[in-house]
Parts: sequence; structure tokens; C-alpha cells
Amino acid sequence: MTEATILHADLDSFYASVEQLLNPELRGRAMAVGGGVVLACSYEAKAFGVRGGMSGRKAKELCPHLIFVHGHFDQYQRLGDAAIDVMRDYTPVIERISIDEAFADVAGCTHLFGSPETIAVTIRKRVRDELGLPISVGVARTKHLAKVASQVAKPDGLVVVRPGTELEFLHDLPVGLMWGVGPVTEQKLRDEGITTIGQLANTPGKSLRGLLGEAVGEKLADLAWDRDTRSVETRHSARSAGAQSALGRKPATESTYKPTLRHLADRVTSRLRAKSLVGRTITVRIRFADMRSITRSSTLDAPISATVIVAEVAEELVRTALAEYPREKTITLLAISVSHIGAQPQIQLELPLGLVDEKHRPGTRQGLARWSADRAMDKARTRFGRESIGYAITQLEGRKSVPDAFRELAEKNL
DNA sequence: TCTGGGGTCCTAGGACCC
DNA sequence: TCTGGGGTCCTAGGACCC
Repeated sequence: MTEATILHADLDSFYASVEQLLNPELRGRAMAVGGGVVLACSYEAKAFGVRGGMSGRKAKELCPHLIFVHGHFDQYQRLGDAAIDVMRDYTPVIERISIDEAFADVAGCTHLFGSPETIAVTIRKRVRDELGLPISVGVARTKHLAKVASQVAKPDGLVVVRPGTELEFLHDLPVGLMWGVGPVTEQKLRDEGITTIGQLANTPGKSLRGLLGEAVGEKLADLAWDRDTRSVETRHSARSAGAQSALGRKPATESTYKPTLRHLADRVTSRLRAKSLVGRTITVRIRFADMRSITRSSTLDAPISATVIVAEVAEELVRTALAEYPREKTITLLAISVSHIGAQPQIQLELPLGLVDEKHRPGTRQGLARWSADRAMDKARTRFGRESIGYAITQLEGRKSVPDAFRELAEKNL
């Protein structure tokens, strides 16, 4: 029997906990970070049904005395890093999945620090004592089970799933706790009378695949029987990079989308260049007033990272897509994503290669000028800050729906 | 006064090739 | 002449995660 050496650690209601740490008056109170939209909320607020992603108005309806605070985003980054660093004191085998969550495999270090359970207890105590934050930990033989265990442990708890007791632990739990079961899948399963993981496990694989599709059906059957073979991966390379902007309601015209797409292209490509990455596929997403959205994409012959090229391709995709929907007069969101990402070939550090058409071609004056302009701007921003310089057209008017600091938190994973 | 922003993976159909 | 099967890539949409 393999030992249970995988830990999943998850800071509880992270942003809200940090705010309560910084301001004692918020402790024990129903509070949320955000305003227009709830970015995070305290357990006291959750008791009223308030949830992350909910509109501020809806949250206030559910919980009239809810207190809204602006986020201390720099503190989230610092404290999230510090919590992960506590885990790193016990093992280098760490897979961070977000600002407040990570897997660790302690198989190689139990001779130094004691059993996985002992290590989990120590990590929880240290994060509480040194950082002042509650953190829940699950310990199990597989990643999926460790993750489920940490969810069961919340708030501020520890759950160890001992080898041999996995199915006993898993099968009474609701299917919604499984990784990969969201609202849609949960409803489909409920329609079949399946509400627990045990019921799911005892459903024939064939009917599961028929109901949920080949891959999802297969995956859930495996997870329900605790057949999770994934290991803790310390390295991660991005497959795509994107940026989006909610617009409120704006007319579906070029004067709306052109400046927005410039701005988004600038955000995405400067992040790519900062990591010496290039991408081949450019995808745009347009959301209409009724929340339906469409995507259009274009795959280039060669990978790129120049702002103007991404912007021009995106504009053409949006122009063409909107022409297909002449009755849509209003758009509410625009997004750009660059995928097919890879490392920038070394030679591109000297010359821009593989641009889309004649005028962008390496060695031509325009291609070179555009690439040089991007490089110069990236350098200036590194020295003087992001806001110091930009293509004039990318500087958008109007209030921001979400602080830039919040976007930057979400960006870390490239 | 409808619902933020950043990602991953899967599906299904069509084009194209062998 | 008609037919078959497999593989890869691209596109558009959708579910899910933090």
C-alpha cells in the first residue's frame, strides 16, 4: 500500500482573511473585497449566501449589513508567497496552482520532518503563527483526494485520508466536490439520480461516457474509484495568454473596439515579451448584451509577439465577426488571447522573424521599427512603471471595472 | 441595474494528406 | 470508378478551475 504523502493546502477565503488580518475591526464581520463584483468574502458573509463572482448588488440583497473594502493586492501577493514558502521549508516538490493554493509531495522528506500528517500540522501552525492566516490542508495518496480532503477540512482544518480508507471516505461525499464537476455536470448527474460519488462510481462507465462525453466520463469514473495517477509537477509552461475587458454597454462600432483591442493587445504582448514567448494563434471573444458570446480565431504561419500585429489581426477578426451579426448593436466585453505559445527563438532577440505579411516581414523597415518600438517601450516601463508610456490609442478613458493590481495578481502564471 | 479577469481542457466538424 | 480508414491541424463553442 502506497503511503499518503501528497498535501493540498488552501488558504481559507484568502483575500477576505488578509483584510481581517490587516484591520481587526473586520474580524467576525460579514465583509467582502470588491464593489461592483465580489472578489472574495468572509465566512460570516458566506453564511448569508454571498459568493465570489457575485455582483455587489446581489450580495447586498442577501446580506444588507455586508461591509465592502478595497483590496490590498500587494499584500495578497506577499502573504500568498510567504505561505507557499513555509511549505517549501519541507519539500521542494511543490506545485502552485494559484495565489492561495498548492500541492506538495513530502515523500522524500518524512525521514527529516516526520509523517505527512505531522508536516501538515506544522505547516498549518506556522502559517497561523507567523502570518496570522487560516489554512486548510488535505493529506492523501493522490492529488485529487488531497484536494477533496482540504475542501472537506475547511474552514481552518486538517483531513488525512489514510491508505485503505479512500473509497470509504470518498463515496458518501456529493459529486460536486470532485475536481471537474461544475454546475452543468452536477445537474446532468442529478437528472440521472446520481448525487454522491459512490453512486457515480457504481454507474457503468459506458453510460457515464454517453452522458458526459468520452473524456469527462472516463476521468470521473477514474476519480470516483481513486484512480488518479497524476504527480505533483513543479514546472509549468503556459499554453495561452489573454486579456479581457468588460465594457458595460458600448455600441458595436469600430470607435469602440479599435482602442479597446489596442489596449488588450498591448497587455497580452508585453507579458509575452517579458517572458520571451511568442504565439501563433490569435483569438478574440465578443460578448453581446444578452451575455451570449462568440469567438473567432486566426492561426498565423509563424509565431509573433508584436503589439501592433496582434492588434491588427484582432481588429480584422472583430470586424468580420460583427458583420455576421448586423442586428447586434451593443457589445459588453472584448477579449484577446494568444495561444500556440512557445519560446522565442534566440535569433528573434536580434531580429523580428515571421511576421504576418509583407509589411511586417523581418528586415523590412516597418517590421523592424514596430519590433524596436515594442522593445523600447517594454524597457521604459520596466524603469518607470507601466503607466509611464504606451501607444496613445491604448490609453483608455473611463473608470476601470477592476483595479490593475487585481489583473496583475491573476497574471502570474505564464 | 444583470454577472470580473486569468487560465485549461474537451468536442465536433471540416480540410487535407497518406 | 468507387470505397475505406487513420492521422493531423484548424475553428468555434462550451465546461470548468482559481
